[in-house]
Formats: sequence, C-alpha cells, structure tokens
Amino acid sequence: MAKEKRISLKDVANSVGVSPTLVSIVLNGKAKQYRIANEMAEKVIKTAMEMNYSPNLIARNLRGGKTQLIGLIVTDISNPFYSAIARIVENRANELGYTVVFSSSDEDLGNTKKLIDVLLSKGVDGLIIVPCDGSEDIIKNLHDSNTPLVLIDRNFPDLDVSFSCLNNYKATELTTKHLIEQGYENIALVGYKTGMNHILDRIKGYEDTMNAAGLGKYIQEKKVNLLNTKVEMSSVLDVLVNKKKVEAIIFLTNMLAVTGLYCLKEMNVRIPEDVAVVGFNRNDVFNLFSPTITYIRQPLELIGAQAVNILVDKINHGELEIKAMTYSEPQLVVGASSLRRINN
Amino acid sequence: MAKEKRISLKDVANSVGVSPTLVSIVLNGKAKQYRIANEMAEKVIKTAMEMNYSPNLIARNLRGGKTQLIGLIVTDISNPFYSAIARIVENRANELGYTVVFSSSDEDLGNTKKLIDVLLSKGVDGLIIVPCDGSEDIIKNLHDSNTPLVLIDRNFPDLDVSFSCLNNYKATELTTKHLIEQGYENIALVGYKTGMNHILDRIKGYEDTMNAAGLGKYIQEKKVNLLNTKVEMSSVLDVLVNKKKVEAIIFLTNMLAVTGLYCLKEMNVRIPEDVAVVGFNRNDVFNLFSPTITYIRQPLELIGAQAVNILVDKINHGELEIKAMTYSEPQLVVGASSLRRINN
DNA sequence: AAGTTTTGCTAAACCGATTTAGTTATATAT
DNA sequence: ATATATAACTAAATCGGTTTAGCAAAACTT
Repeated sequence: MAKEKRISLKDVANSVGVSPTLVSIVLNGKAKQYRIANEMAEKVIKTAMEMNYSPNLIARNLRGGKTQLIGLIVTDISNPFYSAIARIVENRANELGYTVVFSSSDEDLGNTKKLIDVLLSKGVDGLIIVPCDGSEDIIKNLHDSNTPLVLIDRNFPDLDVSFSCLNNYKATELTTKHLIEQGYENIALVGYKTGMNHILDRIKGYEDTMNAAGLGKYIQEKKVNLLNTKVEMSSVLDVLVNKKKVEAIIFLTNMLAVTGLYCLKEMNVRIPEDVAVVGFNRNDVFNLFSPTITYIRQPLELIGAQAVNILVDKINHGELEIKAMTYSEPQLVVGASSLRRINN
Repeated sequence: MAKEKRISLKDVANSVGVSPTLVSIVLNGKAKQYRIANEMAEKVIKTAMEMNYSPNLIARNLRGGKTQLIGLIVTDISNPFYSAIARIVENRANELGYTVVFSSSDEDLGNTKKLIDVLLSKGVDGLIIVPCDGSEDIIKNLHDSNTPLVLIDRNFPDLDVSFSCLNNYKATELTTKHLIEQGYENIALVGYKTGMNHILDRIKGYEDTMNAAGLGKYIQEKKVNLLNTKVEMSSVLDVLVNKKKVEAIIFLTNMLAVTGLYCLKEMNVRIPEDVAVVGFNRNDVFNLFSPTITYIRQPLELIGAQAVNILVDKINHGELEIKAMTYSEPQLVVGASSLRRINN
C-alpha cells in the first residue's frame, strides 16, 4: 500500500484555481489585511476544509525558523517528581501549541552538555532545564548565546537566567517550625552532597529556624551521596537514631525520604514514637505508609506552567534580557509521622 | 547581544570555496560514491568541524529525509510505570542516535488522534504508542499509511502492527497458581472496564488457572471505571471483602493496586490475615507497605528496548510489512501480602 | 479624459538542506 | 587523432510553506 500523499497548499490552490499565495494568506487569517475578496476567502476556506488540508509544519518552520518544539532536560524522567513536572510542562506547552522533547541528564555534567547540543541541533525553540551540580558555566554559555532558556526546580542566583522554583527556604522553615511546635527539639536534617542552591536554601531555612528557636545546639546535618544512597543512608540513620538520639528527621528530597523510610523500616524504628519524620514532595508511599508521612507539598502545577509561560514569552517576544524569577510557595501536608511528642 | 546565526551548509561551502552540493555529499559520507577527491573531502570535513557546523534538521526533513526524532505516546507520563518506560525508551533511542518526543493521551481517543497528527507534523521518523481503548481504527490507519509504528505495553492481535509487551496471560497464571499453592481458593480479581487485549489476557490467565485447579466456582471479576477509581474501588472492595468473603485479591494494574491498598487501609482490613493481595508492577509503595506486597514484575528494560529496536529497524530498512511480536516474561516477586494461609 | 487610488490577486524569492542531471577537464581506447 | 570513459565537481530543481514586491483592472479624482 502506497503512502498517501498529504494534501499540500498547492493542491488546495489548484483545486480552487488560485495561487498558493492567496491560500496561504487566507488560511493564516490575513485576508482582510491583504484585501482578499470575502467570497474568495470563504471559498478557499471551504475547499481547504473539504480537502482536509493541514499545513506541513516542517515547511512552515523552515521558513520561520521555528519548530514549536520545547526541549526539557530533567535529571531522570523516571523519577516521579520529574515525570510529574514533565506532565505539567507537556500540558501547558500543548496549550500554547508546543510539543516537548525530553532528555535525562542523570545529574551528569557531560550528559547535560551533550543533551543541550542534541536538542539544539533538533531545532528546539527553547529549553527548560533542571540544572545539575556544576553546570553553571554551561548554563551561562547557553544563556549568553541567546537561546531562550528557563531553569526549573533549581537555579543559579548569580546568573541572569530566568527560573521557576519552590521557595525552598520557606519549605524547611515551615517544616522546622511545625516540628518545634509539636514539641521536638533535637531535630536533624538529611540532605545530599551538593553545592546547588535549592538544597542550600533548604538547609538555611532549617538552620535559621532552629537558631531562632534557641535550638542551635541541636543542629545536625547529614549528607549522603546520590550514587549509593541506600548504603550511606543506613549508616547515617544508624548514627542519628542510635547514637545521637535525635527526635525528628527532615529529609530534603522525595528520594531521600523514601530511601530513609526503607532503612528505618529495616531498623525497626518506630515512627513517630522513636523518631518523627518529614518528607519532601507528595508520594503515594507517604500516604500508604504506617503512619502516614508529613511532607512538604510543592505547587507543581504552578511551577511547571510558569516555566513554560516564561519560556514561550522569551521565544515569542525575544525578551531574553529580562530575568523572570518565580518562587512558588510550599505547603506542609501534616500526616501522623510528626505527631505531637508526648512530654516525658 | 544578537543571536548568532547558525552556520549553514552554504557558509561552509563558501568558506571552502566549493558548492553546497559538494559539502552535502561529503558530510553525508558519500564522497567515494560521488568520486570527490580525498584531499577535498578532508578539507571540507575539517572546515565543517572548525565552523562547528550542524545540519538544520528541519531543512533536511523537509527535503524528505529524516529527523532522528521518535514520537512516544503513553497514556500519562506522570504515571511511574510509563515514565519508567519512557526512560528506557529514551536511553535506547539515544544509543541509536534518536531523540524522543513524548505526549500523554489520557486514555482518550480524540487526544490520541490529535497527538499522532501533531507528532507526524513535527516530522517524527516513527512512533511508539501505548494504544488506548477504542484506538484500533486509528492505529490501523496509521499503519496503513506506512508510518513506522510499534505498540508497547498493549496490542491489537487482529492488526498487523508490531508490538512489544508482557506475556500478560502468564502474569496472572503465575499469580493465581502462587495464591493457590499458598492455600487460597476464593480468589477474586479487580480490573477495569476495557476491551483492551492486555487486560483480557490477564483475565483469561486467571480464569484458566482457576478452572484448571477446580476453583471455577470461585471466579469473581470486578471492574472499576478508570475515571473515579477511588470511589468505585471502595464499594467493589467492600463487596468482595465483607459480602463475598474472598480470601485473596489480584489487582490487574499498578494504579488499581495502589488505590486498592488505600481503600483496604481505610477499611482496616488486615493483609494477608483478612485478605491476601497481589499487585502489578514494581512500586516503592509495595515494598514500604506493611506487609510488603507481592507483585508481578515486568522486564521493562527488555520491553522498552525491544520496542525501540523494532521501530528503528522499520525506519531504516523499511521493513514495514513484517509484524514483530515480542512477549516478555513476567516474574512474581513474592512479598508478605500473599503468605500461606493458615489452615483453619 | 487623463491621472491617481484602490482592489484583488500573483510571481518569485526564500528558508537550508538533498538530489538529479549535467559540465568540464583529463585519461584512456581505438 | 578522434572517440570514449572517467574523475571531480556544480547548477538547478525540490520539499511546502511565507513574504515581499508588484501587476492589472476597476474605481475614483479633478
């Protein structure tokens, strides 16, 4: 069976008996502007509909230099947090007439560089990136080359690059205050080794709140390596729970919280009797765990949609100079894992 | 700062002092075939490298070439099962020099149709699709138009369309046998309303195994609607557990299992004492739940990579007529939720 | 009635690559 | 010495749109 030829603009033009130019003008809604006769315009539109014409975007884009393609680089699309973001980005992008090309950097600098090159060579009109540790220079170069670009989830405060992310400071401030209100004092934090701003902000939110409450002496921060999280997490939690006798643990990411819960379960640590726990980002695990886990909820809809909006603005209006900075507000979803400590 | 113009083929040609034709030929590795002098070929390649030339894929594709773009349509990229597949498809595609464009159909026929059109209009070289209920005609048309196409996770046995999916029959056969071996007899199944083959196969695997074990009288199948799963699941489970007194429940998808666990938890049903449970596809929830949940593991790596392999074969060799059918083998991961029933 | 404006439409360039059909110069054959 | 073959390269068409410049006919001025 032969591949059916798609109806082209020329086909419609021939059918009506006019030039392709006229058809193009009419179908782009510029009939008035070009003083095309009303009758003629209607006839063209009718014929195009009848012939089931749809424009070849590739041809259109070749002329216009645009692909209506947005590149999305996350660290790992199979991470539910990022796939949730991907879905929101997809939806908003579709609404605005764009399609999303995605790639996973695996938190790797070399990959990031390669993926950016590949996506640019595919002709994406702009990029939404979750930048990985150490990618500041790459991002700066990309921005300097005037590629429409928005960072999401993480950002580099020193760069003039637009971003859409959580108010991370407030997230741990909320969390820490909540735990303190619940009667906890010896509150520890588990993050991972990175110089990335989003994590540093979360750490600062915790530290400031602890200090403000006069609990500075209890500040304890453990950092695990992202590569063999499971093993390191075990020893970190062993130290915190068994040696340091902490009363509560704040996990700085969803993955850390899930891994932490695995380990705590294996260690037969009771939550919150032995230690209270707060996680990060929604996860079915938190709701189905016994007890349910308290966590910070990010307004993903907002964060994702904003990123697309900013990017498309840049693509369309070339407002590349303006640095759009959007910090969305976290919410604390309280479960049973951070219940009030019984005064003893 | 002005956006630097991308280097075009013509720029390279001018720089070397030859025609664009020659540059095109050399860079496409056809120098020998067109008897281009070795010296000249080397010079062109060197200059192209120095100028950091990369071909404009839009132009290339317009001419009738390829975009090295693969379209992936899943039902929902934010569903961890599909984002896991997406990641594997991405990896394999990248290895073969392709980039992935994704879209979510939301199990909707209209969306599916629209997304296919959009992806084709973006010039994807081929499509990997998780077809939704009722999409058989759309898929048939697509296949008939000779678009390289592979179905994944689900398939239409009546169509000559290649696919890569689980041996679904064997999945529930394994599950049911396991439960029977553990001493369960009154085993029910919870699926959703659909005519899709993958679910029908799973149902058949259960029925056949029950019948073969002489437990036909216990066969009970409940189907919930995918739209308000939570509400329907509650009533379905209420009937199964409280009225029908079933001993074990097999959930036919990951989402059903997770939702089911929510409901069972709310109902304070003990697992496996009151009712045993088996889920589908790995999920952190299953491992962190108390008790851990037995589930069917799909070899996602294999399923995803196969789909890409088949598709790229079709794209490259135009082997559109050959129907590649790959069924990958399920594994049963045994947790505590299906522990041996104490004889009473 | 001649000049000007407006109306309604089209030819042709263009985007950046690929490909077909040549062309020219040199080498080989007869 | 003329015909033929081969080597090395190029002009121009092509993909399917968009856009610019411009043309012919009708309508309007003065």
